[in-house]
Amino acid sequence: MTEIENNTRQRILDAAVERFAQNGYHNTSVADIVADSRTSKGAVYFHFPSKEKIFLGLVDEFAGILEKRLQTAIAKEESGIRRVNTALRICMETFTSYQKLAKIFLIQAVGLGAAFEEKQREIHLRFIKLIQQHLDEAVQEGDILPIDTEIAAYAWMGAINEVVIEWVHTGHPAPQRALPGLQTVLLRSVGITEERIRQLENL
Amino acid sequence: MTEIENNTRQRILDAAVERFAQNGYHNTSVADIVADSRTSKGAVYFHFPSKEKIFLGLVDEFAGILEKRLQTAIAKEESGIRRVNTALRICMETFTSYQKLAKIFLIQAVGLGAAFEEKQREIHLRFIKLIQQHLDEAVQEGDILPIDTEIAAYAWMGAINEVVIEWVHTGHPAPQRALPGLQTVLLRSVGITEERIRQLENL
DNA sequence: GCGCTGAGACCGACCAGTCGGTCTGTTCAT
DNA sequence: ATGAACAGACCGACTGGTCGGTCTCAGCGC
Repeated sequence: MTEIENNTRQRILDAAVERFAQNGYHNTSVADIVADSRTSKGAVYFHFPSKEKIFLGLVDEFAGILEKRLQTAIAKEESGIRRVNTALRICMETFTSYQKLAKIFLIQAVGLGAAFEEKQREIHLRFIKLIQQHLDEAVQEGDILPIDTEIAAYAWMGAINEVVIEWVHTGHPAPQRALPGLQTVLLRSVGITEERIRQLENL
Repeated sequence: MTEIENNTRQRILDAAVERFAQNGYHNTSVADIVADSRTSKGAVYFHFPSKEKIFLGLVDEFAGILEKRLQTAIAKEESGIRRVNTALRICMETFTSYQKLAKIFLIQAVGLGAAFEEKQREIHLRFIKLIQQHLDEAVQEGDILPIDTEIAAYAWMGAINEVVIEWVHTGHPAPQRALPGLQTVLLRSVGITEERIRQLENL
């Protein structure tokens, strides 16, 4: 991110993001990326070792961005419950800001076979553990009911994914509308009282 | 369905389910299916028009099974809230019974490019609308709080998916444990009172 | 001239789908 | 009953095309 960054490399990446997001991994050929970036195969293979690495690089880039944003924002909050709420908000904001990367991360990186699958699960699990950790804190602080936080974390992750995926696909529902809805639903799901939900919603 | 069904066709389908579930669409060649089914390319193309049709056929088959089971079970329940709860249970049971097909449906059918994408979304939406419809009924019957049922339906669908996907991948958490956890979380998420959740859990 | 960047022709592997042919089982005229 | 005629399931070598990746060479700044 980024000095002026010699622009061949960046053009290649831009074209790759566009194509991968639009058509997926297997339906994007290196030739497509070359055409869109007005470069050449030589340039592509000079800057990157393989098509696969370009793709995984983008996935990692997005995961990194999201994780960093989450950690920064969470660190500023004091109670478990607020952290959890913040994490939700940051997720939505980040998915919105990086729509194309989000689509690659959430959709195009799925179902690519055993090789990719493991990495994909690993990243996914990192986020789930993060959610679970803060849910556990909130339980200990007595802010939410004692629950199976592992299942709850999965449910949260899945719920967020699904809403974002629908939005990425169709542009509907807009995140500004989805966020309050999701907030209500997810905060309720862990047994937070109605008053507190309303407090949190006004942040 | 139907008669004893000459077993070449069935062997091909069995092999296809196995391979597609394991390695995904693009990493499964027709030659792989041939090898596993101890048939021949000729046989495959005698029984099916294309690799794509085999895959989509499996996706449709699973969607059909799930939809049928849901409709049958839901029809027997009387209140919206019980219908919603039943739908959740049936989903988990069906995913469990048809683990391989479920993996194809939930994972391998994602990110296959524009051609597949539309169909995939359409099926997904059918289920989401079904959830939403019964949530709406429950709202009208006063069983659950008035909420954004569309968002809630997405959240439910995503939550269920995520838990099942994790289970399909790693075998953990077992559905017997996941179901009560999910039940609690999801029923809470739409504002059902604690007593009623406990009633529903004992069915 | 030398090293870095980029161009694009080319290579080899792979793969979905085809097609001529075989093989098994059934029908029916004798 | 038998064997000729046929049907349709099945076989697998082959084709046409695609695509990731390599290689050679050209431009250019130093």
